[in-house]
Amino acid sequence: MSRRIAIVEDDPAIRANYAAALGRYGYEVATYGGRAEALAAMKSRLPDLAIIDIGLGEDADGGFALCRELRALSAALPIIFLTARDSDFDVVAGLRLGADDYLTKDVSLPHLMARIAALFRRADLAREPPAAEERFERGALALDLKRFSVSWQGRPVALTLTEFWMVHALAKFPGHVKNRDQLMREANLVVDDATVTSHVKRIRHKFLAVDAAFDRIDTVYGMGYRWKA
Amino acid sequence: MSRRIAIVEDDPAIRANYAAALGRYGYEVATYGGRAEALAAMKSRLPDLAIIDIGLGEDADGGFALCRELRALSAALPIIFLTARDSDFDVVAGLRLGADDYLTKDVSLPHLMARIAALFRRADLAREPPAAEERFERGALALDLKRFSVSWQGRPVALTLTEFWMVHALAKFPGHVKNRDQLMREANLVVDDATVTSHVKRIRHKFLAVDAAFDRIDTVYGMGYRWKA
DNA sequence: AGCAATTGTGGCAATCCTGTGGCAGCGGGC
DNA sequence: GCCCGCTGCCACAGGATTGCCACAATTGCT
Repeated sequence: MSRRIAIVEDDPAIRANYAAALGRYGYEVATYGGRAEALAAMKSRLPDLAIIDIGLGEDADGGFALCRELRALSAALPIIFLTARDSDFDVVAGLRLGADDYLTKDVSLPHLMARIAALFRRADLAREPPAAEERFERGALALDLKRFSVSWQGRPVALTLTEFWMVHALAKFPGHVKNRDQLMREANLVVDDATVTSHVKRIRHKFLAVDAAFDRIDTVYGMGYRWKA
Repeated sequence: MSRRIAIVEDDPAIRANYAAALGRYGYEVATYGGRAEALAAMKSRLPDLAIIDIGLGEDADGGFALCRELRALSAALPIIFLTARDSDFDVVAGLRLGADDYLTKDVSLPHLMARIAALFRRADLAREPPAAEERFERGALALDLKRFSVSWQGRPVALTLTEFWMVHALAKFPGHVKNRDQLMREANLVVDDATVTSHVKRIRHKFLAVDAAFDRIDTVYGMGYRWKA
């Protein structure tokens, strides 16, 4: 699965530039022109890495503020500051806020790519090794991790991507209780607890449509959910 | 527990300089003058972070070689290159070898410290939380912390979260008396003493429903409760 | 035995949690 | 533009859980 990199930069030309460059290196790219826009988008789906222009718009501290906000969303999200300024003061301040790297805009493309790769390497150490498998069965449940398709008792269940990852997270360890935060993380979400409840509701609903006796998702009061073994 | 930082640098003056500076920032420091010396020492005890001067001695590539060797020792060890040179070529090569950062020697002390702190923050994300015991047996009692399930003599006992943590707290140290405050703390509660009594009542009741002869929870008058060994 | 302190019991009300239906925003496709 | 699916979130209702109380029973002590 390709990495998604978010670029936050107000100058459309520079933005397009970086987007194209990153694209050539095989990354998926999402670009945002401003802080609010970027924050809103990342709240619903975190990228794998964020590159932030520090002098967003007129607001001299827009980048810093965004960094703080993103850090609140995820402690693990790798963040790179990109800036015209490079006084020591700014670097130290940026890193203090939780950025992982701080580069000036005159950085060469190979250099930038090396920094990105180094960050991914480091970030991956914290991630559990992605299951190399592409198929996955638990009793009557079958998941295809390549096509994101699901079937129950041989019959297909049309799940959305979010639902798919939640089912995956639950079914990977049958019997283990997953709380709402864990489910969010495994589905790459940063949302309200209630939203997880909603997703589970929809998941149950879809499985029930296929099998009226479906009851594999247990609710553990006060804790979360569990895929019944 | 203080962090240990290893410095590999052939110039004794610079070495002492950095060592003193890092010491002032509260780090433990180990200094090495050469590649062989450093490698041998780190093989027996890994530091928490390594700072390597890239132009070790006359050997222009000494630093690079050491980086590769250290990376073989540990994929997780944070490595910072410190160098006089700073051509893009070197930076890219250094990062490719697995270094996490690449700084020139004219970097200010606060800047260097911010980089070090940022690396530690990132590296800490990968540290495994001490493998929490996930299963747990005491005679006829079995607790599964991942499943939030409890069984007595093989039969499941349906406990609520609060009850679960209290049983856990009691059974973890059979024979030891836990007072009501301790039990509250272990169940993350801030309540009245009488409430603990209520919970114990309910716990006993639920175990009795499964085994009419259950009597493993002793009351120690004036002290608290104890899981009978 | 008498007494004070402590614990057990039944029960109730407040609180917390979850399931449900629905709605609005967003983005993608036509 | 329009429609449609996905998503996040909210309000509400029903149910589970929990904190606490009054009162009974037990304990430790004299």
